[in-house]
Amino acid sequence: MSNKRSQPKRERILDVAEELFALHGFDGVTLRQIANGAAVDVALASYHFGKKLDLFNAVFERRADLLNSARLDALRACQSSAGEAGPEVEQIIEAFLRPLELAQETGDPGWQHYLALIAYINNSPYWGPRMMSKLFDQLVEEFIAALRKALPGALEEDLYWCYHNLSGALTLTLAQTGRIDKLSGGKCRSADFEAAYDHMIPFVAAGFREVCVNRRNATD
Amino acid sequence: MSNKRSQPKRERILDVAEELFALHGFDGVTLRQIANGAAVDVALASYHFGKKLDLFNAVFERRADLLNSARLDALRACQSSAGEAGPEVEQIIEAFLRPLELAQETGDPGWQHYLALIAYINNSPYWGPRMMSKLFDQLVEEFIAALRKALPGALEEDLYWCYHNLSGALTLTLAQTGRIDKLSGGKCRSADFEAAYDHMIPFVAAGFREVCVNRRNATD
DNA sequence: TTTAAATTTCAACGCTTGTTGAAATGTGCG
DNA sequence: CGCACATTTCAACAAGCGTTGAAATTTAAA
Repeated sequence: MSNKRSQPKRERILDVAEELFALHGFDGVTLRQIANGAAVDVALASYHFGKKLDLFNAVFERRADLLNSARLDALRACQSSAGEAGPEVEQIIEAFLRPLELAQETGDPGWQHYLALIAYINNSPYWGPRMMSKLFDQLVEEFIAALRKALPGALEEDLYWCYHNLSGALTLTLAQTGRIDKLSGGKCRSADFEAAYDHMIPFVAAGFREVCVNRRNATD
Repeated sequence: MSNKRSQPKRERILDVAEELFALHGFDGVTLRQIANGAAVDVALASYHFGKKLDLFNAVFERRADLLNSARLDALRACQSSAGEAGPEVEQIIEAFLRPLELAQETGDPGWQHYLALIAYINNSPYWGPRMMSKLFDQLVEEFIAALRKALPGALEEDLYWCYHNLSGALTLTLAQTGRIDKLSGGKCRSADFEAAYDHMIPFVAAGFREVCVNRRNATD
């Protein structure tokens, strides 16, 4: 089938494509730039993946299952350790975000490029509708179900808008634009995912509670 | 200098460029697509704006001052109506977000495309550092100063991470990807900025207070 | 109406794009 | 080795790209 020496070049194409697509988007990268970065002939990308769009999809598929499994495992784990009532909001958000640190943990810089690429498609009016549902809908619905249970009586509308706010904050974090580094004068660093999540978890949890619980009960 | 009949074609180029750049990004749009959409010859874009990148910049400059003025006026207004202690967090966030509804108010669909374009560059690792500071740094620092005053004792680090979360939630809203429409089964609509801000303001305000005040005082 | 300037179109340029078929090279098995 | 097959390179294609100089047209003032 596939021999051992051939894999490195195929993988290198995916690595470079991942990084360049994350930085410049689908149309901002040429197959020749990718081939050049991987020290490989242009035609090799077509041989392994077909059209440019197929290569784009292959980049996503390579890590999709691993990422979704890590996040789902984290959710299951906090559900198990919680009692009958289910986990608290903070624990659910934590399970949603912390596995994304595997980018740092594994030491594979490709993970960071991959997450930046997800940020790119999630924020794109063109790619978002075409790719996000297929990749993440199932996982997201599980997390929202857990949040629904942790916030009894919450309106569906409130629940989804809050998730939208969480998704936006996360997306900008994954995009790694370095804007917060400059704004804060170096006090915050875009690359420090741990610090980002340390602040995002209580921020988002408080937002969920305010919108889904406190504000609604106040008018009862 | 510039006559009256020439403006329509120049403006139409900007309108179409604004819409297509917001949807597909800088590299995903060709000058011929823009010219075609504006029912104009390709060379006319070069005549009016120069290089493709100059046209890109012209799209931003057209509405930048108007947008920044509207948001700054809103901040000044809530500062005036507040007392010596300054406005509350909610009022500041409100002043930051509500002027963005002028997209709907003016009935000009170009505003929505413009805001989607800002979302595109803010989330882009390539364009973000090149364009965001020039366009928004001054305004953002004013709002953060107001928030600093409304959250006495807040750590600078906390303040900027919270602003980062706000910026992310806003960016995904402006991007108009329609993802929340599908996820919520139609209960939430991306195009409904008013609903988005109605949920974002209490969400973000609660997040700021939790991270900058409650959590820090708990360990004192 | 004449005239000069601004606007718009036309036609083409040199270059890059994604893609492909055929040739060359490498690999593992008998 | 010799053979089959996977991999990689080479060379080239048609199409589309941004850009430009010159011609045609429209506009505004004299």
